[in-house]
Order: sequence, then C-alpha cells, then structure tokens
Amino acid sequence: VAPDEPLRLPPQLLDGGLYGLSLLGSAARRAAIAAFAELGLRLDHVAFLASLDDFGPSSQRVLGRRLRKDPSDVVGALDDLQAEGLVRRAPDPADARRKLVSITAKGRRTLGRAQVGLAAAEDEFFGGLDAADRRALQRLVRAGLAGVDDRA
Amino acid sequence: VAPDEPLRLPPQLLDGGLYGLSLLGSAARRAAIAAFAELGLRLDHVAFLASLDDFGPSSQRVLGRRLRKDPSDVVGALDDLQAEGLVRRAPDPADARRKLVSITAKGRRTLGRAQVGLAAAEDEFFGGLDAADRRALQRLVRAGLAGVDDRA
DNA sequence: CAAATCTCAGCGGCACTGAAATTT
DNA sequence: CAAATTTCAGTGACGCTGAGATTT
Repeated sequence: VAPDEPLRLPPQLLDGGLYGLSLLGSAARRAAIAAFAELGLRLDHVAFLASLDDFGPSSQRVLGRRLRKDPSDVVGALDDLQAEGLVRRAPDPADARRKLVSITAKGRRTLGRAQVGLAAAEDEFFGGLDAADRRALQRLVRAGLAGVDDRA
Repeated sequence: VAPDEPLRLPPQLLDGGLYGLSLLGSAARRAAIAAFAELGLRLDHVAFLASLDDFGPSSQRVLGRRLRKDPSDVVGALDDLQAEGLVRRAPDPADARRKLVSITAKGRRTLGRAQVGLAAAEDEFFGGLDAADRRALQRLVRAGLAGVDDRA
C-alpha cells in the first residue's frame, strides 16, 4: 500500500481564486529565487538593484516605499549589496538624516546577469501557457497589482 | 522636502511577469491570512481543514503531499488543529506507522466560517477587476498551477 | 534487513513590530 | 520640541534539511 498522491488542492478553496493565486505566486517566487541563487542574490537584492537602476539614486526610505519594503528590512539587504560592491551609500548633502543609495557599475553588471537568469526561468515557468495566455496573465497581474497599490 | 513616494515597481523586473506574479501572490496570501486571523487560524490550518473536508480522512503523509507541505510541517499544524478540537488523529488499523487524520464537526463549522471570511476578502481583493477579467485570471491561475504540479 | 511514517530540532527567506540614535 | 530617517533586536509564518523512533 504505497499511496503516491500527487498535488491535489481542495476545490472549495481553489474556487474563490485567492488561494490559487497565492499558491501560484509562491511558485513564481521560488522560480525567481532559484534563478538568482547561483549569483548569490536573493529576490529583494535584485529588486533593490533594479529599482536603483530604473529610478536612480534614492534614500533608503524612498527605496523601500517603492518596493513596499519595511525600512528595517532595507538596511540588511543594502548591507549585503554594499559588502559585494553592488551599491554605494553616501550621506545626503541636503539632509544628514538620509543616505543616498546608488547602484555601482559592478551592480549593473550583476543585475544584467540576474536578468538573463530570470528570463530563462520565466520561459520555463510560463512554458505551459501559449503566447496569448501568457500576455493575458501578465495584463491581469498588472491590473491586480494596481489594486494592491490602492489598498495599501 | 517630504517625498511621499508610492509603490513604484521597477519596469525591468515587471516586464517578464514572474516578479509581478510573485508580488500579486504575496498580496493574495496577505489578504487570505487577514481573513483567517480573526478565527485564530493560519493559511495552512484552513488548507488542511479544507483538504480533509474535500477528500476525507488521510494519513499525514498523503495530506501533506496533496497540499505540497513537508511532513515535518504537517505535524505542528495538526497539533494546533487537534488542540482546538478541529481535527482528530487516530492510528491507522491497517498500518501502525500511519495516523489517520479526520476533520471533526467543530472543524467543519470553523471551516464554514473561514469560507465566509475568505469570500469577503476575495470580493474586496478582486474588486478592481470586472467579472470577465476575474474569471480569466482564475482560469489562467489554474492553468499555471497545473504546470507547477508537473515541475515539482 | 531496507523502506515508510511520524516527530523533533534547526536554519533561511520574508514581513512585521518596537524602540534607540541622530538630524531636521 | 515633534517628526523624519536609519538602525537594531526580536517575532511569526512558511519552506526546507537532517536525524531519531517506530513499524512494515
């Protein structure tokens, strides 16, 4: 008697949509984490690098708000990135309470490698969907995220 | 100078789809957790109750595999549920290594309350989407979860 | 005997709270 | 002085690993 039960999610929970979305999000998170692990980066590390690359130098507070990260969690992640030489912290000349964080040239190179790994992980993750579905899902995710912004 | 920056996610990460899906999944998870918090239940508590309700009594091993939970994590969650009288553990007469877990009448009542709270949370969470989009998102999530099943 | 099942101890990622130190 | 910013210490949920005890 060896019951090799596969994944079998309770329909009564899946029906609503919130539970399934949470599970799929976890799977997506795992896939992204795996893609960055070989670079020694975590998900939030890459998020900080990408934010600095896209929006330019920011104070830690602003950087955190953009990514919905708690200020106390920003500290540790930036410590890691700074130790690797991927970001720079400098006092803000306009306000000594703030530190201006910027991405370094090495940080940009690392970010580029992370993007390559991410793209591969995405192709694999969304491999089961055809192009139209993948586009549709992406649109709905963006719409959903806009709602998240409001709610917070 | 008070920069009240809102959520502003890096486009270069969002473009691929995996990052956005991960974020939306986290938001969905938070919403579900909040819906169950007033009942003193966590997400996995409700998942176990729903699984037992939908599929009937199971060994802890099978119960865990169905929900993609590690056997070691099943133990603690069932301890909680059993302490509240929501599930029952009995030795499997066919195999003394196993324990048969079943949901109690009280567990079903609690699960019902959890479903009510979840439905409300879902209406609020998906409030920004029209009915067609909500249906489409749910379909794509199911398709995506099917892929997750394969990959694991 | 090897394998399966339950259990416990521990670690890593992540999100959050509370509070201290410094500066505006 | 109150408020903003960075920082640290701690907690909780969650997923995973490794190992022990019992039974098949």
